[in-house]
Amino acid sequence: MAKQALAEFARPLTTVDVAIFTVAHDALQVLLVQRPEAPGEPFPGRWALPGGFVDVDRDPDLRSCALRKLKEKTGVASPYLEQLGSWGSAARDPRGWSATHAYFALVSREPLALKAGGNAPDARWFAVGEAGELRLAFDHAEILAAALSRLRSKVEYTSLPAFVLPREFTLSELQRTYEIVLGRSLEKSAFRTRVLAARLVQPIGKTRQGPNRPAQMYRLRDPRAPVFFARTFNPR
Amino acid sequence: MAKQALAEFARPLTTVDVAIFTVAHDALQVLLVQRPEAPGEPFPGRWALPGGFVDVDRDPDLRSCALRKLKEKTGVASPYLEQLGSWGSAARDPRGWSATHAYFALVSREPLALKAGGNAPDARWFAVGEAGELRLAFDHAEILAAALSRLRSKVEYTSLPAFVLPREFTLSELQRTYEIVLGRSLEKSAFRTRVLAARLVQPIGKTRQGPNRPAQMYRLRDPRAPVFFARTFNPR
DNA sequence: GTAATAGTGTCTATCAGACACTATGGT
DNA sequence: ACCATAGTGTCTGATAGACACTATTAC
Repeated sequence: MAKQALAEFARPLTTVDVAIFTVAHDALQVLLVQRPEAPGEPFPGRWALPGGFVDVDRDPDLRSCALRKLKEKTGVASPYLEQLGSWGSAARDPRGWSATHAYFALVSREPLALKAGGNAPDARWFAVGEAGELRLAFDHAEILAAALSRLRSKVEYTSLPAFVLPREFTLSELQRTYEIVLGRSLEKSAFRTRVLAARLVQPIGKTRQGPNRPAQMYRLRDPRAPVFFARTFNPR
Repeated sequence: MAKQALAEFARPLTTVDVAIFTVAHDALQVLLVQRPEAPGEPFPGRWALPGGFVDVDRDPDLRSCALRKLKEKTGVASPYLEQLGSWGSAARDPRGWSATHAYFALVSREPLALKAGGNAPDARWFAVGEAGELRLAFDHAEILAAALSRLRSKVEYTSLPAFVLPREFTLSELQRTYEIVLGRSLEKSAFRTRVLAARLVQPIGKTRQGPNRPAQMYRLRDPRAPVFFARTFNPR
């Protein structure tokens, strides 16, 4: 069969890694896991993006593999999940030539309080600032930087931040989320005009009660697909 | 779950494929190669994107592998080359679970006339319309569609079309290239204002002579990096 | 001169930013 | 009444599109 021709090629290791983001405590957070200390394991004890080998028996395709790893760590089944890119080289893993397929995911912090700690005691949320100082395993610092770069640039012209909010939210909460991810403040009036004109959200009947004027609550018009704006926010 | 020994994981096949585009004869063209007819080869005789197995002895990393394949087919050494994404599943290759790292490249048609045919007699340029009707090998139809989609959407807000032109060109030629890739016409005055305001190009002394008024010639200000515009062209 | 393409100017529409203003709840 | 946050209106500036206009070459 074709096996003979194939045998000429040594096969690289194949993994999937996921940069999982949420917004909590007024900061963009990324989920990291600690590498095992077992002998033979590379980067023992270091923090890394959640991920691991593709399991050719369990994973029908790459996206399923990423979803499986996401579910194992967070319990979230249907997040915003986007392919980020792939990193492959002879040098990135001491065990040999390896290629990883990197994804990035946005999850609402709401259902997370339950799982974090319980299911995966080696997993922890880090504010992205802290994570940047950790000397991550493999080339995960580079992958995380690429994920942050992709996220921050897409926030300028898409509805991505809406995916870290619970299903119902106010426009002020949405704006605050944009500001946290962008790292700069936005003008309220322009923000609302833009979001409403793009028909990104639709009002539901309810209002959020608080110590002051109640706010209209909204929901994404299409929770599956992000919206793209024709213009970016202007740089300050 | 406890960490598995490395040997327990069957390794997927690892390949790199490149969608190589240029503009010629008033059309966007993509380079395809014909699959070999040898026994045991999947999709014999079908057209496919140029690509193949990562060679862990020759390729230090994925990008180098893509550049090698590009060079083999076109002779071009320093094109615009961008990672497109990866496709991996149990089903896409009859030889087993496989993952491909897809790139897309933009090359100037100028140095190509030489190589096309000579170096790789199984390689041919197809207008993307024709290519769409070919029933390509593997999932290459899907990959090509993704490359086209990425290219067309980036053309709305980047300087990518400039990379299929020779080093010196006129603004009319640049505009015509945009129009071919976008599939719609653009307004001359707005186009020129936009391109010049973005400082994408710089005039060189020369003019292009012709049967009518000569045109100023330009060169990319930074031939390595694309320029991003803050706004897209408005939809027609 | 004419034909043909290069290149400019003027007007309008759209939308982000700035900023002041009004609205509505709790206390 | 006062505070805090929700939400609106009005003005300005940047830039894309439409379209007419001028400029410069070959013939």
